[in-house]
Amino acid sequence: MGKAPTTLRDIAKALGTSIGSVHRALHDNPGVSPLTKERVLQMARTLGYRPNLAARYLSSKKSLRISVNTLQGTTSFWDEVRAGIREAAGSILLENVEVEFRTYPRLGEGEEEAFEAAINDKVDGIISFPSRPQVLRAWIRRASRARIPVVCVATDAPYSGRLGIVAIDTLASGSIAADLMGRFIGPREGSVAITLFDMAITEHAEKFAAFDNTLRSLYPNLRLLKPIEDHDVEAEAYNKCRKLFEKTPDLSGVYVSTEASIPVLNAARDAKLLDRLTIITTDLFPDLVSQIRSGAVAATIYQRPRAQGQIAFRMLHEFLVESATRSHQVALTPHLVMRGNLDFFLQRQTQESVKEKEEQAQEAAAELAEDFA
Amino acid sequence: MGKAPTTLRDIAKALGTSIGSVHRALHDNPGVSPLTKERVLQMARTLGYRPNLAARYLSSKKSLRISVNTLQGTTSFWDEVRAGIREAAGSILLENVEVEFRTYPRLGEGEEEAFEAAINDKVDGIISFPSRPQVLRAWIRRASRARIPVVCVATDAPYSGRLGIVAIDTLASGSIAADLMGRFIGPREGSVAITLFDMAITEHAEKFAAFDNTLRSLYPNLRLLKPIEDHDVEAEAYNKCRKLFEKTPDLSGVYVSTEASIPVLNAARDAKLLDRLTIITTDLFPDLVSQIRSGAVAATIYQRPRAQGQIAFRMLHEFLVESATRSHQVALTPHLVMRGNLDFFLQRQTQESVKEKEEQAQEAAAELAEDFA
DNA sequence: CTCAGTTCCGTTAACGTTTACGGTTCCGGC
DNA sequence: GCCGGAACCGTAAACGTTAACGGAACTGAG
Repeated sequence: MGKAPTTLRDIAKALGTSIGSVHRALHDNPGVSPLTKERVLQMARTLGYRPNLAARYLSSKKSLRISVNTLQGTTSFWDEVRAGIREAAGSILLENVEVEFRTYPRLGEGEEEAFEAAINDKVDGIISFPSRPQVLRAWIRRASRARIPVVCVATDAPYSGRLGIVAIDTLASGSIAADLMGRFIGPREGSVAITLFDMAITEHAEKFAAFDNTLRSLYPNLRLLKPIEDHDVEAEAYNKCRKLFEKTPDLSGVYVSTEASIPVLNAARDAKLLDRLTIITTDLFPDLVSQIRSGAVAATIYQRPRAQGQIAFRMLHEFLVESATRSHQVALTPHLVMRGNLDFFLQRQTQESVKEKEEQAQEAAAELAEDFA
Repeated sequence: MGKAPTTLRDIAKALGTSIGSVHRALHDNPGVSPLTKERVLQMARTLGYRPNLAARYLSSKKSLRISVNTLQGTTSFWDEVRAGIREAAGSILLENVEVEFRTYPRLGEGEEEAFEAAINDKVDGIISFPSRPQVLRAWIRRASRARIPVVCVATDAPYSGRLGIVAIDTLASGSIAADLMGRFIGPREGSVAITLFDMAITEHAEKFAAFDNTLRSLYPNLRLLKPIEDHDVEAEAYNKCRKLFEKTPDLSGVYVSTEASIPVLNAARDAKLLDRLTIITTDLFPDLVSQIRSGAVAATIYQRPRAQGQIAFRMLHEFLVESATRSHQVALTPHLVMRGNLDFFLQRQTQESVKEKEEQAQEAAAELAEDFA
């Protein structure tokens, strides 16, 4: 109950010094002797001083600018991530957060340029999808040196000095996919395939390992084949699948851990295997809907792009506003979409996009009014 | 870019009036003529005025007090909800939010007293689990009249004037359970049972309907039996199940939509049916872990108590701090826990409780230091 | 000793809102 | 015409922090 928070003035009074010195000491600004600085820090600690953010914000009204570097959304995944970021940014109470979107058209193309532009623009923070982690590592490091924190979404860039990472938990994804696969296929013998982007990406290697482990320990009747790497090229996915299907007569299931589910489905259809295969995919986009409804896709692992965006933004904002901070490693639980709950997800997506449009309309109206004034 | 937010002073200057009148007009406080009030409101709208919350907080340092009325946690569900609330409250930047917990020992026992106490205590908001919605409705109405917003968690209290509701989406729960049930059981004929608390609770009726619909449309080989109402009494659940098992030889699955999974499992074990039944349960608590690991429980629908707590708190806080507000109906996607991803959930729970303990220790240390000063 | 330069420190005006307190007016009633 | 009381309105002091300014004390060089 009775607790009046300590202020700068309290510390100053307790030490018989001035509020200015206390401020300088706490922010290690120049112009304060080592002795008083030490005493201030000590006293601040014993009094349990915590800065009043409202006052701070009111005084130096710095507006935060953050850059969002992501892939252009042909699929809806990155559109949703961006929507989540916008949403989270909009619900910031201590206003004045500007979000600048820098999107690049294709994987790895324009990625470095976007980063360079953001750094040169001296933004306060960056949210980035490092599609080529090893390439981007140097850039992230450079940003860190310029004291610009970087949060990665969806894919990690390890050993880069990034502030944090928000992604779907690979262990949870891989193992739930394996468990479902085993359950759906049943006790009969067979082999199972998995497609992924590239084993060089940590996340994909981890997903593969989790899938492998779970399948191995729970469903010894199933044999996991060597992974198919599709590098996000549709033709590659299709061709490799066709080849696989031909030489693997006992194939009973495929786990598509990339976004390339459509070419895999086409390959299965063309090989007349569709009704014999249990197919588990990743993400949820328009073309996939009918495939789920028809039963061609048994289940899909939804990676919650919107939640990833929201959390990434919150992480960055929290760090920027109070340097103290929570966990910088968020691993989200994936959602499972099947025929039964498909409508629920679709309905939720549309209702959210409607809400968003309303908000945008409202903002536009506000700006208009502002211009008018 | 170029946009200096409008302030009270701006409005006052534009109208040739004073900052005080503008303030009174915007808060419809007495002491302002209808004419100026109208003009102020109009001008505020055209200038796109949005109050600076930092300044507001700094000025009138009102500390919010909210009451959390929930069931005492023998199971971990409500403990987790409370943890989520604490967590969300701790991450409030504009500090000074006090959370008072009023827990009652059993369903419906002490529930009304807790509500009355909260109202008499003049808290600023209430988060409540209305275990008996029809009883609590009058109390919620009373709170609303006293301008105390109420957010319901887990169970709704319809037509009560509550501010909002956070719960697991019943449609998503019921239908994913049905879809999994159908998939797990396979194409063979059989019947399926469902246990629930009471058909009088909206959520449970809805879950039942969703389960029924999905099962009916996707798995016509399965027949859904009349629901078993257990009223959260273990003996009732056990006995009713035993009876059911005896007179239903073709039973192939049970969906336990309540927390009473253990008595159901015991009944199945005692009837020597455990390995013939596909059992899908709800929530995740210590006693259930071994049952999942052993395969007795095929899957459990996790209701994300922590997330429910967090969101409920955010909803209430957002309303209290800026009256404008987002959606007041949050329906969460349930998570699916199976053998494959069980470890992931367990690990996540323990790591979160560790984090929490660290935070508490830190707070305690801070308070100690304060006392010392 | 004086003067410039340095280092430390105290004071003060912002930031935008709330709130309390004094002023105006204007009214009807004596 | 004066007074009491509304009803309306302007002013100013808070809230805790930041940032800029100016002063004091001390240095060392001339």
